[in-house]
Amino acid sequence: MEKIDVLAALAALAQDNRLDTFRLLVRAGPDGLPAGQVAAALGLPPNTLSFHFDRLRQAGLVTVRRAGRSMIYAARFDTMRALLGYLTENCCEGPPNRCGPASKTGRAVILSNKDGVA
Amino acid sequence: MEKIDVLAALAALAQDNRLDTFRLLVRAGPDGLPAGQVAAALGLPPNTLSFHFDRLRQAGLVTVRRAGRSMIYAARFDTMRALLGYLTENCCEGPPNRCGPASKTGRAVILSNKDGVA
DNA sequence: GATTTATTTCCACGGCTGTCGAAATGAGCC
DNA sequence: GGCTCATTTCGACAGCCGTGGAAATAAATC
Repeated sequence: MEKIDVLAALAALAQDNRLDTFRLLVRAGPDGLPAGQVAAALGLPPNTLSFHFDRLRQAGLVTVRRAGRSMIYAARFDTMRALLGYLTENCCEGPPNRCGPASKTGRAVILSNKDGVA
Repeated sequence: MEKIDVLAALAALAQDNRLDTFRLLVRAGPDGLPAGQVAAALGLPPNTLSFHFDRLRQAGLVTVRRAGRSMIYAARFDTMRALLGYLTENCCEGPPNRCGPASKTGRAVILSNKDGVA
């Protein structure tokens, strides 16, 4: 994943309504949700939501498909995975790995290698 | 980690110069680097860099300490870890876990539980 | 074709962001 | 105290962001 894509994804997620939207789509799974259902769940006017969907889509974080008159948005897990990979490799590794077992949320991360750290 | 803190951290990292700055500090390790050295490495005017350091600090991503007339900035790995934890738990889990083994960067993530997903 | 429903596009507006020159602060050195 | 170096604060500016009203598009239904 290129740095510019990482910046796009981070910027897309760094906004209250968009983070909520994305989380909702993640929980909805790969089948996604129609725009109107997301609008209802989050209480956003449809045009505002459309604007945010567009940002998420340009950042590669969601896909759209049409179903009748509804637009179905779904999270792109591959992009999210790539983002986490980049952050883990580039922002969590000092000389030794500083993001191994830690904190309190039942979580463990094992990682290795890193390639083109400019 | 609260959502508001996640948003702050994401916004802090979603900027070219700040992402570069943070990555540099990560590679420098826990001892950090003096501001001037970062400015030289990235070719940024000192006041501009100071502005970005402030954002990173407010987001809890770096610490500062004074050493003589230099200010030493260092990455906060704990915050970065918490951020990755949140993203993994909240943005990568559909009904089943969708961010397990995948992609091409030698990486593996094992995780469980999640708490207050509103 | 006309109507209804779902969503997007267009436009405008206030507010925040990133940048940088210039001045101020803080610390060491003579 | 006076001087120098490292960094921050102040002030200004163009530009992007998030929001929502109003109109346009797209598809189903009659």
